[in-house]
Amino acid sequence: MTRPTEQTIVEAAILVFNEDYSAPLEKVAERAGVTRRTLHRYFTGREELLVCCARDMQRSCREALEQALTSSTDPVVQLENMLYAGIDCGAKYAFFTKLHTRPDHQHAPGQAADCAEYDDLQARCRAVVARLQQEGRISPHLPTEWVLLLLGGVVKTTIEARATGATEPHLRQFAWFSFSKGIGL
Amino acid sequence: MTRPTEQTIVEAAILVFNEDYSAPLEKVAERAGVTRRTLHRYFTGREELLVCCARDMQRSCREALEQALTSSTDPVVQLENMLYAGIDCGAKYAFFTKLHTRPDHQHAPGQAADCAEYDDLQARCRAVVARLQQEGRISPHLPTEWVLLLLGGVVKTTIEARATGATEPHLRQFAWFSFSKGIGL
DNA sequence: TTAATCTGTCTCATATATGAGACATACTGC
DNA sequence: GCAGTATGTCTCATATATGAGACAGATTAA
Repeated sequence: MTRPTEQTIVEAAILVFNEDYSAPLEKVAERAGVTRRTLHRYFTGREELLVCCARDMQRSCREALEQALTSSTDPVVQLENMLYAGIDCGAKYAFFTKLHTRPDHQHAPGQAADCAEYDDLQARCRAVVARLQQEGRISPHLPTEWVLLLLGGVVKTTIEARATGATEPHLRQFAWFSFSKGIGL
Repeated sequence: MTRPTEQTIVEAAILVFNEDYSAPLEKVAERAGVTRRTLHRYFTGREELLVCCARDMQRSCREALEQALTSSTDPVVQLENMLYAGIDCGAKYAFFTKLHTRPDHQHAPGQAADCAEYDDLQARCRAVVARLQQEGRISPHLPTEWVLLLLGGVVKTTIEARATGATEPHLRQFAWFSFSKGIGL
């Protein structure tokens, strides 16, 4: 076992819960190559596991996005790297955004800070897009919100394509081509 | 009650299961404005309900796509209407494709015909894209598969945008703009 | 009105998911 | 080898989800 079991379980949980939010913990254990009993040694129950997943996703996504945002002062480069960051985070990115846009998503006392950080990241991404619009480098007809949603959509599409077994190196190029053209860049 | 209860339940189930595949039937009943006991009067259990959902989605998506494909002989018009068909079907489209691309999706004896029809629809959509590529009207660098996946991704993005409360008439324009540009049209 | 149907509430039985104790085995570093 | 940790199997208790019967009130059609 190269990675500690705890981390293996969290990553399996992210993959499983992203596909099926109410899936039994048995499936998570199965995917992690672990008994459910072992899973319970590390996590009291579903709730705690979900909190750990959220933390893990948050950390991964934050680091990746942070790097993308500081990679350059050119918003086009920033945007391209934001896309790649999402693709690299894979299911973590997809599930992370899903969690924070759930209709029943409420800010629990302990996680208010996490949500604030999510909102902050979201705002910084929006700023990149807004700047591109102000500079007239992307289509002025599209709302900022649409551009951000499309970014997420292309990321998810890329993840989906990767799952169906597509050639990895080209996928990023397809993704950036479709996204950049799709926002009129 | 304008619609029969059975149909109300099926549509609620599609909305709920699309978001959370293993959600308890209680949630479906709740969303349908019905007691779980009432739900059980119409459907023996989860399995039967899912079969009915599949049938309903299949019918809706088939009709919508059929109309899009026969709307014109120009593949560009066909493609645009395919996009709108997906958007109009909403969650039905999203869940329908999700069901048929699940890793554990097996062709049960009674549903082999349904899957065949799905594959047929898929093939006809692919043919439209392939024709556009042969005629050199869209980017030759993108695989047919990517174009189809992107179509689905833009549909889902549009559904998501609609859910967050965006101006409906413009959404279709954004969707078609981003998709058509995104495939180099 | 009467009969038939639809719908909801109560209740219970069963199935499945979840949580945990006890203990054996395997592997680790010392 | 030995102690400590990680992991697995067995077992059981509890919680939740599911399925169904009995029956009452509402609605509808004749």
